[in-house]
Amino acid sequence: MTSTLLDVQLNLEINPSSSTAAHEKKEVVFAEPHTRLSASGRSQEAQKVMGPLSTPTKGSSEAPGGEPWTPTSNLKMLISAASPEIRNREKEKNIADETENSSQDTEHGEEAERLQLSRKEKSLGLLCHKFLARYPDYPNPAVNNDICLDDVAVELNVERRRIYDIMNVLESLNMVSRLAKNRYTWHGRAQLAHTLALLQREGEKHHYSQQIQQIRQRPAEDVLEMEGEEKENEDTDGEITLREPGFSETSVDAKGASRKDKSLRVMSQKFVMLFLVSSPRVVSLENAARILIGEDQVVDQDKSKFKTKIRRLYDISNVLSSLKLIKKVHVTEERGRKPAFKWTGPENLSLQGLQVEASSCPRPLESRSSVDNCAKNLFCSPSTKRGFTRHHSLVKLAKSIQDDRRKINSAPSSPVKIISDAVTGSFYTSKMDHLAEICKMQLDQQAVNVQKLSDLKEAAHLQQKSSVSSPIPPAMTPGVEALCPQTVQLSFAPPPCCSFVPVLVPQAVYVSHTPVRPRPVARPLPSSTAVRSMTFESPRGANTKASPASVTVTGQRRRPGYEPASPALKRTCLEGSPAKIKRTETNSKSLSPKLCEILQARLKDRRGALNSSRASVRALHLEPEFKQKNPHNNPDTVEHSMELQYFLETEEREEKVQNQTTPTVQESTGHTNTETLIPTGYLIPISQQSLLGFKETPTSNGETNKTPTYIYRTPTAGSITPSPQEFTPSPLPVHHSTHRVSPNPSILNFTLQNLALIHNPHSTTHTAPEQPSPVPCTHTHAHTPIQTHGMIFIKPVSPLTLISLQQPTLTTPKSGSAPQQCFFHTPVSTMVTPTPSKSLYIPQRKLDVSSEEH
DNA sequence: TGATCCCGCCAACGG
DNA sequence: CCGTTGGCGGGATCA
Repeated sequence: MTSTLLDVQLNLEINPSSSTAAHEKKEVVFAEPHTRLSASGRSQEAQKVMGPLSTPTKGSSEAPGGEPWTPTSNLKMLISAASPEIRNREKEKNIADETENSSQDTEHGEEAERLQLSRKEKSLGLLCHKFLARYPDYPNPAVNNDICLDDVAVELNVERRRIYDIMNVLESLNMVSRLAKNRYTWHGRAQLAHTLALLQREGEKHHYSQQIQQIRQRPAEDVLEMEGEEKENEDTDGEITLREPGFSETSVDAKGASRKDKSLRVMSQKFVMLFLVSSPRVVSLENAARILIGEDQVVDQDKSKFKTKIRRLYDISNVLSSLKLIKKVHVTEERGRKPAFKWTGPENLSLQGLQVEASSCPRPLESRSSVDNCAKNLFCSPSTKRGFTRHHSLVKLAKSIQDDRRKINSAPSSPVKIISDAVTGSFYTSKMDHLAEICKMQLDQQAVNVQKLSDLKEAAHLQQKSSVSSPIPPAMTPGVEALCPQTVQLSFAPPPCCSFVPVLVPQAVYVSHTPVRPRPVARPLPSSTAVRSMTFESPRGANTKASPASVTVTGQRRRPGYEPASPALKRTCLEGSPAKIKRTETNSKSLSPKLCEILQARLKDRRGALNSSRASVRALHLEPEFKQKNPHNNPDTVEHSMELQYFLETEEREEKVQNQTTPTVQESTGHTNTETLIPTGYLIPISQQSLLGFKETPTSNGETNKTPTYIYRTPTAGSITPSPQEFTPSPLPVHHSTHRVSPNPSILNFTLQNLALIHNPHSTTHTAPEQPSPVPCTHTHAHTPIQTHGMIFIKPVSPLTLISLQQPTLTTPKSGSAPQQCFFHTPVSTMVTPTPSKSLYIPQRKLDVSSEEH
């Protein structure tokens, strides 16, 4: 602890010391390429205006992205974290300040210039590049991959609105998933292949290829009409509806369904589908627009609509181009030369692994939390065609899901809240129990899923995934290298689809300094090309055309992945954006045996109940999320849901078995908790991502402790949500004792908050280095690859200090059982997290605690 | 001049 | 009533 505390203090002190210092520190620390990138990007302007970044003023100004660490800033952070409102205020202030400063400092001319840069410089594609640069293609699951929209917007110096556009597209590809309001979790390309495969499948279902063919053959207008007809037909088929879980436009539109149905996400997915099913893999915007319009609405395909659609497609195309999935080309049709895009992404998506995975994986469409989608589908459906709607049970589920989602969403994004609740709440409260159950279930499922997935995919994924194991913080090299213990690999091997990953490699700990993100160096770099420039050029290459933009891009291009250290750094920055970062804590939790036992018992009971009855509603919700599955995407339907349940149940059972077998034990490591820390104000656990792995630390007990270390980072402005997903469960099958279950992030959060913090010797930093050691894998769970012994969380931000907590008792709900990974990123999960509250205190924001629960 | 697509109004949505 | 999301399309910019 002491060390941690010290660290914290140091950080604080340092930060405050001077903006400059802070600044430097930031860079150094984060060193993320991305940061640089962003720096270059956003800074370009800023810099131009301000001059050297170094200037404090500037820093602050720049800060949007990162605020300088100053005492004040710390306060701000805390405050902001406290409430969104405050946060906003702060932002405004900062902005104002910045503007002032900048204006003062720099000349207007420059600003003007900056404005001028415009168009291209402000292009969505470029922005997307910047955004992508900050995250590794294959994020280390262990690390906190949360994305705070506010932070990103600030850092990239763009309006939120723009970020939404990007996120929507990325979400449609499962490259990110929404955790809560303002919060997303970065999945990178880990699930991309899978998602694409699913989309392809969907596209086939919809007969897009046929449509495309027809359209291509006919004159535009005819086409339109035809399309409309076709679409209608399709709709009737019901497939369409099904297809998009989240949205079925058709039906929705008719109703006036929310715009969400017209969502960019849906469009994006459909657009991608078109590429995936068309033989030439080239789709012209016009045709795409026609087809999409057709689907959406047969009627009204007027020009304006068409025009609008085209606009949107440009937006999507820019993002996809940034992802290098497509590149701009021109096709000459009868009518003439038309803008079009060529697919440059992976070609053989075939569901390869998908089939298997499919079950567990999320469907492509549902980018949003599956829950959302589910909910939507279910609810909407009645009017809609979707069949599932009808089932009462489903409806209920959907509702519950929605509720959860709502809560989550609406909830102040900060996870904190949850925590607070948790803290407040008595552990034993029914709610808690519920949570526990849920958690447990989730964990179990996750574990199961993970295993399955891992089995299936592993090979492939392993590569990608970095190995957590690699001691080197930086990256997770794509698995192979790291490899160390298989276990590790497994852990990493994230289910392709699932966002979360189970990770937990003991070894892999990232050292604090490294910011984290491991990046697989190996992975192909997608260098990004400047968006625009890309258009015409081949993606990979050289795009760099000379345009300024391109330059920028280039820089970006290197991106994280490439640069070893940087990536991590960047990430860190992001996550904890400099400003935000506050601290992380690590805690090892040990559950108190008693508590654990109790919990387990309860869990078991519940489970039993659940099994018999079926998963609780929530569980169901979760599932969908977890699984996201559906490869079929048709979310459709009941069947689908049924499957899920089945899955869940099955998994649960399995886990139960396992659990039963394993004694719940846990010894507490004896750490005491200290409430300690949290000097800052509140800590936020870093969610899964943060977790690096579990490490085991041999505890005095003899058993290894698997104390998981959690890292918390302060939320930046409130955005702290724990990300559940990624986390993976380390130990699926945890057998014995400790359960340390790797709780899903939310759980972790809870626990952290509640738990006393105990310092872990290993804590992050230390651990990191250590981890590589195989030890972790140890015994315990043979199965679990990851073992769970301890989870380690890394702080996202280097500056952050980690605090290790030990939970005396982990209340994690399921403690005994498996670790879970949580997929559910959904807030739900968060909610779930139960923490025992006990100690704790952590002042987090005052936020409303309440929300959660109920 | 057509292709692109930035910008930001403003509504939907949820708390 | 407020904050977040995000549809939408005017109109600026680019080629």
